[in-house]
Amino acid sequence: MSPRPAHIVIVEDEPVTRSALAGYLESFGYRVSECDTAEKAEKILSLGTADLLIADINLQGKDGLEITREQRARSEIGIILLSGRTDDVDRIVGLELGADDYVCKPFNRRELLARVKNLLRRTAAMRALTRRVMHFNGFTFDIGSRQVTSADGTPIVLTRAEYELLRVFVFNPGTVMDRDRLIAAITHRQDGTNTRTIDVLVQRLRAKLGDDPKAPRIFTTSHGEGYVFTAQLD
Amino acid sequence: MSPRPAHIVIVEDEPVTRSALAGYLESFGYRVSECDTAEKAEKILSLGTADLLIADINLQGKDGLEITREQRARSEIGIILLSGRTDDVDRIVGLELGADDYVCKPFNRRELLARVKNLLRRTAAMRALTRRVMHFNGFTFDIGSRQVTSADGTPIVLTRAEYELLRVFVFNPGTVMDRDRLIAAITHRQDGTNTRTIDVLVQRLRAKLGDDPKAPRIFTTSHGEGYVFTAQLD
DNA sequence: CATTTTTTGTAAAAGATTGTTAACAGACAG
DNA sequence: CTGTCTGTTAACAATCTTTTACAAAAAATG
Repeated sequence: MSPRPAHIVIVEDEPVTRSALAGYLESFGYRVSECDTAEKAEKILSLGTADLLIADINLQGKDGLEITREQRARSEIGIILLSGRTDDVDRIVGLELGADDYVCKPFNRRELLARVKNLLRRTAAMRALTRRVMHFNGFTFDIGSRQVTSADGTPIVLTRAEYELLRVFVFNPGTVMDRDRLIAAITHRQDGTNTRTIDVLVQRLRAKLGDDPKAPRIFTTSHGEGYVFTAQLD
Repeated sequence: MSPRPAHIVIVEDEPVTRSALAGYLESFGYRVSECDTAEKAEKILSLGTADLLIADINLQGKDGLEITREQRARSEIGIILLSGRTDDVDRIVGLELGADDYVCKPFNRRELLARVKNLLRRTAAMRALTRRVMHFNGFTFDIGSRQVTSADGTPIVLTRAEYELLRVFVFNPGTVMDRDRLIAAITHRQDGTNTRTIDVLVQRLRAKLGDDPKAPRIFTTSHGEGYVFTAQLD
């Protein structure tokens, strides 16, 4: 009755703390992604598969509070902040930005696990109910219900692979996505799938959305690199 | 915020702390019930109207931890524990019993407010999923009495397996459910039942609910993975 | 600039998965 | 005991994913 293992992203620049925490959570069956910078974390979060983010508040460059603000603006992912200091101001700001929890280092890992469990229980329901609708070039894409509607209201039926591909593109506008990454995002097989599958799927999406590869408006080919989603998102 | 104000129950035997907190939360538009014992709190909680419980961990008689255990067993209400001591053991036990948060006294009320807000946001979605009667795409599904009614009031009769399957789907909206998981949820046999049974049952549910597999709105096939409940729940 | 090489677009076929119907065995009620 | 209903399996048609092949386009080379 319970869904697949939850995906937890950890952003922490201190390697020891990070890998210890990751290993601990993995031993409880969670799927964990480790990052040392906000930028790397955002790359993973942009795929939209993560359920929970554990972020150090003190990072080089973009810090945990900034990540919190940005993520909360566009998703309902659970957020737990880690901090070296017991600073009231930091804590309150973090919580008011929408972080669900704030844990001070050194933290008890059993406590953190309990918080992770409780928060995942809460966000599971929300993830399922919140409905995210994106608009681009006149099309409406309801990510939860997997439905695409064209400008005149005509429903466009996508297959599973087409849906997954469009989903990844929509979450990564303006970014060149290489075929290996796209393959990883859409296939459910473990054996290596031919990268040309992507070309075929892009072609089918182009056909269904009326995009011409010679004058692309939605899916632009980046010769030798991959494809870019160049539609006008709003 | 929400149409009606959220209902918060406070259990705290120290009158000053209690009324200060209650007043503060009321000033932000919440409906607050004050209690000084677990018994009085339970009387209010049993009405099922409360959204959030703030409980002192040290109470005369039944304490905050016991209340947590009992409430968590029968509801998905949000729980924040208050404690006078910074005791690791108390905190971990509280969180593992299912409390969503643990705040030490003296607490900053602005921080507590942020936690209250965040938690209410999380529990709102969950309450929707724990209702006895669910509505989707015009259908009414009474989980207790196993009855489904279509938009025009026509009753739809489901067999046992169909009911069990629909129940699993409704509780896991937007999640791809593989056939093994679905089989486990509906069959009571030990031996491996053919997973194709799921396909037949999904097809029968589709027929009864008027869903077209070529343009699915309720049960969407995820090729190679399973099925997803993509109806619009409300 | 012409030619070669690499990469991409497209179509079609192969392989795998799902939709649908029908049939059967066991449970259940009368 | 009989007939109906339900869960399950099996078979075949339909659809989807992936591979393959070749034409077209882009980049690299001389």
